[in-house]
Amino acid sequence: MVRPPSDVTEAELEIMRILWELEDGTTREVVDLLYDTPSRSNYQTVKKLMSRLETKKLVGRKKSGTAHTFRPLVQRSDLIERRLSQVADSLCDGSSLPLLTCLLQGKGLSTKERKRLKELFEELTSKSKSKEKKQ
Amino acid sequence: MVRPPSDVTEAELEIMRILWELEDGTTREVVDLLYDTPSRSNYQTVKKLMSRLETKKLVGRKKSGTAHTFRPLVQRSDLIERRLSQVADSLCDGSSLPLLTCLLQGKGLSTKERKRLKELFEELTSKSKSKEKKQ
DNA sequence: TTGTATGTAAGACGAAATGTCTCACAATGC
DNA sequence: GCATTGTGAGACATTTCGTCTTACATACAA
Repeated sequence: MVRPPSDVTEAELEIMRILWELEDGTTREVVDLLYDTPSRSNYQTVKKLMSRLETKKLVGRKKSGTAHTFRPLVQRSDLIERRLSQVADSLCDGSSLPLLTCLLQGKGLSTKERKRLKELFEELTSKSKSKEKKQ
Repeated sequence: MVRPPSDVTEAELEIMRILWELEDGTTREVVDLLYDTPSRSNYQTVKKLMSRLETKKLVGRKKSGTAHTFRPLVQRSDLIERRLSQVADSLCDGSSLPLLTCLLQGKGLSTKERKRLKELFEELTSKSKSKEKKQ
């Protein structure tokens, strides 16, 4: 049994967060946002992390002059989805219903969020109803 | 920056699954369920994992004669909750609403599950409403 | 009492993950 | 020419994690 690599590590995620914000960016831009006083080795570190993200197909690379520009290939929601299905797989035989009940029962939601959720719910039920009619 | 240890590893989880099933059990019982032909070193492996689970306060230990009996200190739902809030923290600034929308929009749910979920939601909203009245 | 089996504790071990940094080299611009 | 800044490749230390070894205690049958 081997330890499975995490899809995205925390350091990698920090870079993703910046790229999501910027839409795309060079290593230089990311480094400058990430460190107060960027050094040569900081730069190398970020570059390595970008490379690893590329290997994982989480960012894409494009040459722009001498430097390279990176852009996210997955969105935040994609990663959320990925992680949620990992949780479902390892703790609920793949079903996501237990996750939902857990989230609904938990105290993590504000009243405002509950309201928003109710709207979302209505939306989905009406959508599935209209779908039923069509069929 | 250091790599954070995962709350429960896959091997540890296998043991948790067995203990949840048994409610409690000795190392021997767990080993016998986990391996077809348990060996001395298998036993040691499981014992080590049990110890680590104890350190993480995920199982409790009680001497029963010469051997020790272990029982889960957390339920499956506790671990689900824990993982979900990790996801929320690392990808959604701690909010769990994005997780919910992701799960609701995803294709992971059958029509039957959707119905069940709606009931659950109604139940919870009516409960929180009656709570509001009381206050 | 002498094995034999089975329990315990403590910790060594190797493979892999991960964040960091070094090295060598190419291109750019003054 | 040379300082700056980009690149790729890979070394490195630390930690995790699953596994296994060693040493010792206890129960029990022969």
